[in-house]
Amino acid sequence: MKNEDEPKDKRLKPGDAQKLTMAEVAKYVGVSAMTVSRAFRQDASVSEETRKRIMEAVDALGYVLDLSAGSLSSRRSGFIAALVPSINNSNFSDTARGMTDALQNSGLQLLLGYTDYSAEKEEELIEAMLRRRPEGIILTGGSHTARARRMLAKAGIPVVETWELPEDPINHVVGFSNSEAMALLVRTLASQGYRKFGYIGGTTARDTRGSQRRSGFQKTVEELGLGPGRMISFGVPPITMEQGGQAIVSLLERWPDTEVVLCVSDLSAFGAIMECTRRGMKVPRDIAIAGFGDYEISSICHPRITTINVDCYGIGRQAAARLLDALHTGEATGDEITLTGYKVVLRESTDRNGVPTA
Amino acid sequence: MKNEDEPKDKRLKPGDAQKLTMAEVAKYVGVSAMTVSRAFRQDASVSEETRKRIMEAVDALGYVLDLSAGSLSSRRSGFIAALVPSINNSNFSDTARGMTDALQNSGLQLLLGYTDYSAEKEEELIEAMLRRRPEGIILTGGSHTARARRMLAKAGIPVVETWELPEDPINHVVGFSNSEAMALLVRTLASQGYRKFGYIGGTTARDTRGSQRRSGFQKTVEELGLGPGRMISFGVPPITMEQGGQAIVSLLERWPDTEVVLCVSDLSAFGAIMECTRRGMKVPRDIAIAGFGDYEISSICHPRITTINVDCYGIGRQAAARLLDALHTGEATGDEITLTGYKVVLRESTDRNGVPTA
DNA sequence: CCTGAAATTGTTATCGATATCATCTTGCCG
DNA sequence: CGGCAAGATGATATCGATAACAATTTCAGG
Repeated sequence: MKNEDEPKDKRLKPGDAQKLTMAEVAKYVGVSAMTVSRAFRQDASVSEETRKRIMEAVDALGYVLDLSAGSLSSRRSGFIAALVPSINNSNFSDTARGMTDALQNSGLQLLLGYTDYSAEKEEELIEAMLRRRPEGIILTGGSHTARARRMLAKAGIPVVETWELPEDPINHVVGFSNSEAMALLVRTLASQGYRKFGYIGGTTARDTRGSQRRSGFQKTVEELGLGPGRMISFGVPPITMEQGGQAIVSLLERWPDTEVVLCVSDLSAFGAIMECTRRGMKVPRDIAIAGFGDYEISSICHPRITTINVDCYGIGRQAAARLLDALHTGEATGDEITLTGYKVVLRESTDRNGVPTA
Repeated sequence: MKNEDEPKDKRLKPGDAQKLTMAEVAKYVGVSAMTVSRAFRQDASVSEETRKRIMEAVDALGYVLDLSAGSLSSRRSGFIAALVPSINNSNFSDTARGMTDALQNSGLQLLLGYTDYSAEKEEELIEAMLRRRPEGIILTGGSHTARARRMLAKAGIPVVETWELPEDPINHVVGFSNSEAMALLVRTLASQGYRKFGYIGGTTARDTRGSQRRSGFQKTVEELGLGPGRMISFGVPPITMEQGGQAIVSLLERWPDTEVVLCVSDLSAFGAIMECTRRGMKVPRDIAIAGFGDYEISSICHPRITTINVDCYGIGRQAAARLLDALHTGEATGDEITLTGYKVVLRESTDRNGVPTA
């Protein structure tokens, strides 16, 4: 569908209107380019009258500031990078929202990337981001490739790691202990009389938060003298709802007398519950199931799912706030650790009195 | 926790290592900066030997390319912008994944922004993106503010609108008719004998895809002589699972004899089903419910949800492909419309024979 | 051994804004 | 009315890479 012979083509050629530069706006208004540049900034000293005239011209001509030129000259890119494992996960998108909100009036934009739970992909993304010279960077977790660490160190910008408490933090940390959180859930359920604990999670170590939850489970079950936990590993993290369903089948085949199953996330817990329901088992009457993360689904589905509520939004907001602190104080603040909250949310899926049947 | 008096502070000051420039790498290797620049690109003619030496130096020194300088000089920013309504929505994140995959070896990066279903926020984001001079832009839907349209026209870059078939397309379109898709679902269910149709959706016109689905429903119900549809509007789009639950309660209060309810999305359908279950109604025995979007949850939950499956991933992949076409052919291709597929997926939630009870 | 094309490398100007410093107004106070 | 600080504006150099063209080297073929 080419039509090179149609001259009145309304489509834009490269550089059709694009060419417009600050100098041209300046000429149009009758001031210097520098004054136009100043008019675009809050603090700069330009008389209100001049700024108004400039902005009218900008509007009339349809000029759009060119940040790639600006950031080269000012050595400020005006954005911070944030890497999350997945965009399609309400926990992380809440975190992203927290970051965006915290950056609201800072003049900084958030650039999101997703790593797919892969340290290699994270490394690639870190490099891609650093090439655009972010003023700071927020990562999820504390597990990075050696090269990624080297690049970050060289970059000379503040780094915030989130959602975990890394053993060897790069800089700032905003998070909580996934292992402790899971331990709390185990102890809470044990105190309600549950004794035979099962666990469902992904197979590999890709998802470090998942592994931490798993080890928190394992450790606590043993501490309480409830023997080794009944662990099922299924699928590559992050495990899906469907895999949660498959996992509980294997688990119950192997240990039919299991009383309660903890899942690495609410999504797998939901899959497990649905699969049980489909097979004629009642949750929690025949088996209790709990998740992690307090996703929307857990308070809606039937039965409602017991879980750990994490302050996802707060993690994002505080991570961004830490970064802003670091930038304002000339990046001389300490490498602090900000602990964020979590709490057990007990719901129907582990209710010892069962749930009113539908 | 300041410690300005601790000189051996390992933390980085601004410009600690950052300073490294291409010229320094060049000096280190004993070539010109231009040669270093060439070494970073695939096509450029640099002897293998020189490139190797340069890359070793880059590694040793920890140099990271500066794209903000590069793109100013080359007038190519190396990224395309994509705006989606929400990142926490598996439909759109599948679309984003499709885009990322399609851009794989193009040398272009994807920059995501989310508009929160708001045209004003979209306008802001478009401006923020254009300031960084993307080489193309992908939007969701065809509803934009006048200023957004003006800015896009001026920008002189290819634009792809997705997920709908706008009446007044800017440039390329990759999508399908939401209205037709919903109509198909209505006809399919009507052919199974359903007669009394209800509909649940959000209130305002913010979500244009939602409104299109609604009007497709309305039109078709009337065409089939099934009277005016029983419409419940509840909550600001995108409506949540919980709102789906609240909506079905109002709907059944008002029209207790409703046989089947179509929802603007699977999420509200799920909420509606759970609420019914909780109130002792069986789906589909007492009432049938269907959704839209074929989210993971719909094939997992109990009962499984009848829905419309949309080729989300394909929308993203093709949108990016269209953009690449336009860029390669010197943006002289026609403003084409690429239709993407959808299909009805019949599941338990509308099964006329009921569903095996748990 | 010479010639010309291809391959490799270097030089210089430039992209479009902003930092920095200089200049020019304005207005207030003694 | 002089003087000076604060405010507004302008001129110029510069950020760090790449485009464009020039220069040099390499090498095949006669």
